[in-house]
Amino acid sequence: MELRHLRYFVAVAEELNFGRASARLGIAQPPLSRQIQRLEAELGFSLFDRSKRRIELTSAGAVFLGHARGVLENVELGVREARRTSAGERGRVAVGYPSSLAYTGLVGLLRAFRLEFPDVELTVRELSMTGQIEAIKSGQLDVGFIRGPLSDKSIAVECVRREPLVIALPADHPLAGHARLKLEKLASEPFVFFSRPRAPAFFDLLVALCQKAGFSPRILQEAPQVDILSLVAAGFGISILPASVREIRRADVVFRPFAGAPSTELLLAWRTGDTSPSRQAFVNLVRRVGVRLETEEP
Amino acid sequence: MELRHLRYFVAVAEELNFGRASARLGIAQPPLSRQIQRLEAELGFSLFDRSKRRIELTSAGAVFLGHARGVLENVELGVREARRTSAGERGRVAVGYPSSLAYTGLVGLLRAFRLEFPDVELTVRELSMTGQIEAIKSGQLDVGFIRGPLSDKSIAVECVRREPLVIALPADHPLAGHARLKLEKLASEPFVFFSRPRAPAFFDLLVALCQKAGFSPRILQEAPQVDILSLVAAGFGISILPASVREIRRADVVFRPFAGAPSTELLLAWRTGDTSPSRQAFVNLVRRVGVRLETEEP
DNA sequence: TCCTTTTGATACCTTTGAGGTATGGAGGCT
DNA sequence: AGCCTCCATACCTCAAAGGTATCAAAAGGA
Repeated sequence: MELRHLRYFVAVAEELNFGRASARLGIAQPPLSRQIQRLEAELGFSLFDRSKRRIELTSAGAVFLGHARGVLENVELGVREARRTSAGERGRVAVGYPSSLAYTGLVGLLRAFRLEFPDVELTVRELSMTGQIEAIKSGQLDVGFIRGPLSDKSIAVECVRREPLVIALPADHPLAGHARLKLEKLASEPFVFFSRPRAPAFFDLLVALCQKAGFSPRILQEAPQVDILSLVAAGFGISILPASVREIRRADVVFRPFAGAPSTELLLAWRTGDTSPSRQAFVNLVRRVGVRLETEEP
Repeated sequence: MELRHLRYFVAVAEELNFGRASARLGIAQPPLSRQIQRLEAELGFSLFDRSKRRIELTSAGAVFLGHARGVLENVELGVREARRTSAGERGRVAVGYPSSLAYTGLVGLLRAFRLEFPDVELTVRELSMTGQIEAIKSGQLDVGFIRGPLSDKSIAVECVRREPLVIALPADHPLAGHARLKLEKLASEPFVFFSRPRAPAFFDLLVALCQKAGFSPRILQEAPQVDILSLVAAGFGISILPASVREIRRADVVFRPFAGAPSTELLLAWRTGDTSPSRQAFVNLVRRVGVRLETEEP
């Protein structure tokens, strides 16, 4: 038995006339008669009572009709649902982000995704770079925003934003008056960095910058959170951060670009070979709308 | 799309291996690959992720798998249910019977039917011959037990029992002593009959019998119910009844066979052209087990 | 690294069966 | 009675399902 037989049977049962049914199905009448006969032969009982001029459903036919309709509807439904899933309109995406991103485009991004894919279950988790990478590898996370270079074959990345680095220093710092700074001038300053285990690549990038400027940074504090700024404000040291932290407007900290305008990449990362349409939809959305700061105009 | 595609898809999804799936389906591997490809092409999205050695379901494929399984199960279920209906194992049968039959094989018959077709809703109604014929014609009744000849093209009949007629007379009647009676001897007796409108054919049969015996019966009472026997016992008259009324054992009434041993037919009647399998099953059962008196051995 | 094994895809052929046309035959209406 | 309607049958054509042989790529082992 094939779906064709069910489609034909439903048509005949509804028209109660082979001629009209065949017209509705877009085939000739004899093939339709044959298919119904074949179906009846396979089932082993009659679906129609042909003794009278006007054919009638047998009671078994009436029972079968209900099921046949249900089956055909279910096929339709299945195709639609699978298609939606395939288009990424269903499913779930777990997004990881570093605390620094909470102040930038993430909120707008999530809002846009919700709007476009209301049936996708969207979960977000604040995680360090390292934590995100682990979570992506283990499948707990579908996409993550990570900073700096990454070379891991099991993780695919795409740069979604390139932003300059800035120097953060207390508002009352002697050098705060300068509009631009040279890193070399800061050689003797104490530094406050993200703790290395949480974001090794970024940490190493900063160290490399200092090396290039001719010194090894005196790292006084490796802060675990974004409250690096508080430490800077409190005078524990200065820091080098992505420009987006400017969004966090504090009177006691100033940000200054510095010579060479080094920049860092914000990467969108996911498991290589992950074919989840929802994940792909998320990546596509990020590609399309980008990750903009809240204060930027689209 | 055909059921074949769903069957193949489910097999591949369960085996996650085209070779094993094709073996399970009893076809070669290349046709299976092609059918799955064709299905995917028709759907417009992939069901399997073939990038790795071991194929995997895509998320859309997983969604579709659930529906495909459901559809296939539903087809199976539909066939089974329709087959049961066709075999008369489902549905309903309304059986009519005359009051006289309540004392004979009806109870056993209904019990046997219940046992064999537990899912058929069985309803019984006590009706006169006339009432049954009307109810059968109007579709309120599926089968009925009626007595005597019937010639009505819209009703099909089958004789299920032939029984002799007996004369019922009060135990204290002068002629009660005779083992056999001649109807002629009763010419002057008052008679108690079923009322004609309720069973015209049977009534006329009795009158014809009397005519043949050379007299017109003096009908004193046309009783509406089986309590004819009570009237007979009370001395209102004598009666002619089917032998099965002997089942109603009363000390105040005796039954005597009479000359010529005339008999009456118990007919099973149904609407001509009624193809209801439940009705047919009932008729078949009656044919098989017959309508026996409770006291008869099968 | 290279070879083997496994497994899915491709190419090409065979055969089944679905659909088309022409026609027969039976029930129902005038 | 005769026609009309409508389903079934006979026969043909062709699309497509299934088969065989083979290739290509990925995983695993020496």
